[in-house]
Amino acid sequence: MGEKSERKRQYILDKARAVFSEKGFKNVTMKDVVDACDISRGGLYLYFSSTAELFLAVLSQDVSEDDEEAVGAALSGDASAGDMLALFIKEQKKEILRKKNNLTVATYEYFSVNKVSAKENPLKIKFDTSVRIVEKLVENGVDAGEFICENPLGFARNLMYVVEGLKISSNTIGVTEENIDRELMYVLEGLVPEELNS
Amino acid sequence: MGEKSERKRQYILDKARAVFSEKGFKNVTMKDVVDACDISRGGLYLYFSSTAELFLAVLSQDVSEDDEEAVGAALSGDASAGDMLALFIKEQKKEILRKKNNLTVATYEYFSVNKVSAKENPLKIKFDTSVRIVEKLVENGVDAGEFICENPLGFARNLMYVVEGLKISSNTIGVTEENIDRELMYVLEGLVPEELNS
Amino acid sequence: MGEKSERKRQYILDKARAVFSEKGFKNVTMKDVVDACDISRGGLYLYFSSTAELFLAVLSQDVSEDDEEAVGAALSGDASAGDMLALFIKEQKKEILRKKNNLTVATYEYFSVNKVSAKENPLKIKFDTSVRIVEKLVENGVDAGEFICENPLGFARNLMYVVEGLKISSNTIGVTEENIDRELMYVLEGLVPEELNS
Amino acid sequence: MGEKSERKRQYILDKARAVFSEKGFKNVTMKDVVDACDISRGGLYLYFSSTAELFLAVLSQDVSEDDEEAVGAALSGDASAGDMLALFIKEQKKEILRKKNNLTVATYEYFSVNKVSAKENPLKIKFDTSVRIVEKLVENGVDAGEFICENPLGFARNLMYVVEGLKISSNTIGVTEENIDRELMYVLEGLVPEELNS
DNA sequence: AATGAATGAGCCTTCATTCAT
DNA sequence: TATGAATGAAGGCTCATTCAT
Repeated sequence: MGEKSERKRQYILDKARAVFSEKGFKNVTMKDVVDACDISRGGLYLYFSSTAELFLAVLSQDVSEDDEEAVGAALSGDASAGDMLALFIKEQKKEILRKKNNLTVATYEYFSVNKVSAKENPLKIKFDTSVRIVEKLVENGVDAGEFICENPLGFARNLMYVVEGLKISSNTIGVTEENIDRELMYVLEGLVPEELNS
Repeated sequence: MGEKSERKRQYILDKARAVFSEKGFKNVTMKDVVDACDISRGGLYLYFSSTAELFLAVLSQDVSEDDEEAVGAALSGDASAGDMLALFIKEQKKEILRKKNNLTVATYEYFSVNKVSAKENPLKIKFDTSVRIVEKLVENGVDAGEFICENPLGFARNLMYVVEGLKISSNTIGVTEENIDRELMYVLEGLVPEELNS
Repeated sequence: MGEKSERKRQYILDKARAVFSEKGFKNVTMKDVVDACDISRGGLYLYFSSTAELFLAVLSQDVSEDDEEAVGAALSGDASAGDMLALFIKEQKKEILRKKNNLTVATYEYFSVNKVSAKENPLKIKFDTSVRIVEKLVENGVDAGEFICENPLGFARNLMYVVEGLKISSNTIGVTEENIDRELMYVLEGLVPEELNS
Repeated sequence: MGEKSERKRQYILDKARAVFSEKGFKNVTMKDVVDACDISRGGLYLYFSSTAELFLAVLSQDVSEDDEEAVGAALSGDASAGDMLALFIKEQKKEILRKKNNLTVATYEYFSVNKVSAKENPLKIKFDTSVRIVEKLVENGVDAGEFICENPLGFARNLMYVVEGLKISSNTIGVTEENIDRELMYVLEGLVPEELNS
């Protein structure tokens, strides 16, 4: 029955993700998840024994999916560096705007209370991965004559901190799609004298 | 007794700020505040009837103080634009690194769950104020020949989103003082071909 | 209001004693006590935060009362050793037979799980005290020519172990008043060739 | 399959005995037994449907085994009454001191809450059996001129109540082997003017 | 016979909130 | 104003018991 129970575990994770997305981390109770899953209290405890355990399980799934996507995008070597960077940024934009299943707030809440070592902090791992991808893309673009950039790493970090700023702002003070476009465009203008379309 | 009760209200706010700083928003109970203030439960309710009310009161005070400081700094016209910008950035850096009385986490927690209209969102008000200050300083600097900048508003927004990114990162993935300096420096380099010291 | 709350504490202890007497220790829940006291759940927690804490409070009261009684009985020097021993044994008999407020089982349950050092074990303290009282009474009786006994300490210990055996038997296999009389008489016959009435 | 299932029933009883010995009665859950037996929850319920049923089954086995041993010892007519009594007492001492598979606490817990008729109370049956054995041995000893005793039944009851007192004390206030020897010796001295070694 | 996932009742504990003083 | 005892709702967790397979 391992298969069946694996399916249920996945079912719970999916429902829980929606709950965390809606309520953040601290506001979520086991009862919330029980209600969302429409199972019994005891039933949930068979699979997860705390909201923290549940959240980390949701998150770890999230991170691996994201990594695969990101790496996949970055490795598709048949496109120009500019196109790939545009694609990468499109993904970031999508995530900033995402309403459903957006774990940003829950994640920030969780990791601002539960400190983990940098090596194991999935938020940091994801951030650093993104920085490296952008850096690499820019270097490729410079090599290909598409971009002009003296400090690809600095550029990449600047871009990703702006993305972080936009993400949190999106969940607190609110940002429109136009806001995001304008900000990302502003950063990208640093790469070339001419314009670049996202 | 208005004066006396005003003093007590202020006393409660000061104690509560420390509590929110330490525990975020959701984890704070009225009992925590009661204990911190060493007053009675009923006594606290005479002044504030929920942690949300308390938090907003703490925050509004925070925002107005910050505004005053910021505006004060920006208006002290006896310094060069560059010096003033350096001062402003120093303040931001201090806030990013602040351990004591740091309401960042509590604030994000609160406003990501409790949506308020943009007009009344103190986080948004503060962000917009900061953007305007930076924009003005840069314009002044350009006028005075200190800076070169074609888009002061864009620059200001970019700077403030990076600051937001650094703030949240400081509470989640951790940033060192060197990280902050490097990022802010990267942004400021956009203002001039030469270097500028924070 | 310390006085009032002290009265309530006492009220809870009295009700709790009845509950422990009826159900032993492990079978008692905080809810049982809440129901017996007809107060709110939270209300009980203001005074005691676990059944163990409650039980120890009940017990400590019990022990000090018992000690006073016992010491009082033993010190009333205006009676003969025989009369005093008879009185002491009457007390033991009363305790063995006691239905209401009988903490024997709860006490055995508690201390068979929660080991405490001999020095602090009220059961042991009580046992040893009783042994010493009996020993002293017998010595006095021997001196006064009332009893014949070569080993007062051995006699005292034998008596008290029989009492212990009767106590536990009373709560498990059941003993009648006749059983008790017969057993105690058997022990006492060791003191004198003639009979002695309880 | 009756044989096979009988073997499994026995297996469960053996494991359960260890659990009751370790945790008493009330603290034992069906889950504890399931874990100890390494069988399924449902599987256990096929054999026993509550901890009470399980406990009584463990106990009845215990009692019958004990009885057989005891009766066996008492009937082995090839030894002197003194030797047999010494053997019997050695067994009691072993049980008082036994750490593993000691059901004393669980038994007292169970029967102090769950009252059963005297006829069916295994504790009472066991006690009475022991009394009768001792009585018989003493009578034999008196007949053989080994002992002097005017009241063999009184002696037997006294001995067994002391044993009960020692058993409960062993689990609550603690007794050393020396304590036990001394007490039993004190009782036995009543049988003869000379000493008798256990 | 045997399994183990699932249920739901029950107890534990904490807190926001009220109210008599 | 101020106190703090008291309440009861809410959520956490465990376990006996059932049942489809």
